[in-house]
Parts: sequence; structure tokens; C-alpha cells
Amino acid sequence: MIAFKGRTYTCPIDVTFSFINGKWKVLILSHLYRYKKRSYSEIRDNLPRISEKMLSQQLKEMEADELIVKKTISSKPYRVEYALAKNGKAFSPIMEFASKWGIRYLKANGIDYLKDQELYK
Amino acid sequence: MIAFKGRTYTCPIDVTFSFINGKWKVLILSHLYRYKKRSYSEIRDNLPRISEKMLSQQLKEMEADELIVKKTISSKPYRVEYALAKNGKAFSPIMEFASKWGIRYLKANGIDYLKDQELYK
DNA sequence: CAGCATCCTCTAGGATACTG
DNA sequence: CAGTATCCTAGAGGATGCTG
Repeated sequence: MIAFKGRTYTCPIDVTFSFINGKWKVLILSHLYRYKKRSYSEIRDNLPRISEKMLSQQLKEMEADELIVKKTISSKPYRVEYALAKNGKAFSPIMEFASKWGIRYLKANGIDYLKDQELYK
Repeated sequence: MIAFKGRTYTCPIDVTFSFINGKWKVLILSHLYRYKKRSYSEIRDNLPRISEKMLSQQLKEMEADELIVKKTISSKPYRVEYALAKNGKAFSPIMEFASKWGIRYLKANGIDYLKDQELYK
């Protein structure tokens, strides 16, 4: 067991996944990984079933964990921009891998994601 | 959106993580990744805070998803053995990566997991 | 546009006891 | 040893309306 910041972890893998557990974090990270800079509403609209509460909550947690950075790019009208921070970029290999794995799995199950991508918007 | 087996997914990454979401799956997989073959109680004892219910439930789901295989190695006394199946082994790169990431993160925060490993049993 | 504040639901997950 | 079967609760997550 590893004791760290008031929590206990089974192993380093446990530590790593504690950053990206939660229903939406991986999806937000992968979205930012793909699009580099995105506004609040762009992220929301890409994740059709996320609630405002969840979105802002997860964004905040990930900002606190320094996985992402938020930048105010204009104050009137108020506009912001989210992007991966260094720690967040460090997860890119997982995104890459999970993406390829998913595409391969779908293909093995009769769905050609790459070919039919425009259908899945 | 991707419709598949009665669920909808945002993207292939969503598909991939649907297999390993849940509080314990990654930890069980990484444990099997490390030890190859493990009995029910060996897995349980390595995950001190897991409940019997969760353990058997997650094992079953992962067996159904063909991430792991269960083998009865003796019927009296009843003994079983869990191991990674092909699909489960396919996640090894994520385990490897997450393990290294966690170790590096811990080190950056003053915990030398490798050096002090015997403390974390 | 980019959120917060509330209130509410529901189910993931835990505790405990029991079985072949 | 390797699990089931119940019962129960905390808190993850959703719906909705409001604000600077």
C-alpha cells in the first residue's frame, strides 16, 4: 500500500488512474488531445450526454491536478480556452493506444469507424 | 456517436475504456499481468479493500468480455486460477505505461516506490 | 458564453452472513 | 477455497434554472 496525500493506493497504476478515473475525464482529455484548444461549449457539445455540473466539475479537478490549463482569452464577451497541460500531455500514449485499440475492436465487430467516421458526428 | 450492442459511445477511446472502467478492473488486470496466474484469494488479498461482491462481479464481467480466463485446476479441494486472456493481454501497454507514469509521479512527489517497495506490501 | 447552485435519483459498491 | 445472497448507504452523476 502507498500512502499519499491522505489516500491509500494499491500500486503505482492505482496512482496513475486516480487522475483519470471518473466517467468523463478520459474523454475530455482525448478531445483536447485531438483539438488542442477548445472552448467550454465546444467540449460540452462534443460530449452530448454530459451535464453542465459534471463538465465544470471535471474540468476543475483536472485543472487542479494540472492535467489541463484554462486560459481566459477575452473578458467581454467572456471567452475561455482549455488545453492540455504538461501532465495531461503525458497521457497521450494512453489516448493513442486506446484509440487504436477501440478502432480495431470495432472493426473486428463489424464497425469501420475510420471509413464511416462522418456517420458518427 | 457510435452505436454498439445497445450502448452509445462518443469515440473509440470511449469503447476501449468501457472495458476497464470500474474501480477495480485495472488493478485486477495489472495484478494478473504481473503474476500471470492467480487464485481468487490471492487476488483478493492483494486488493485489501475490495469486497467479495465486487471481486467476483468484476471477475465475471471481465471473463464475459474475454479479458481474463478462469480455469478450474482441482475440484476437491476446489481451486481455480485466473489469468489474462488474449484481449486482456492486449491492454499490457497501458499497464506498463501507467505503472511507469505512477512511479515517476510518486518520485517527483518524494516517494521512491522502487527503492521502498518492501514497505508497500 | 461560461459557468454555479440546488435538488434529486439511482446505482456502484460495501458489510455481512451463508454455501458447496 | 471460492464464491452467493441480501440488504443498505454514500456519493457519483443528472435535471433544471439562474447569473455575470
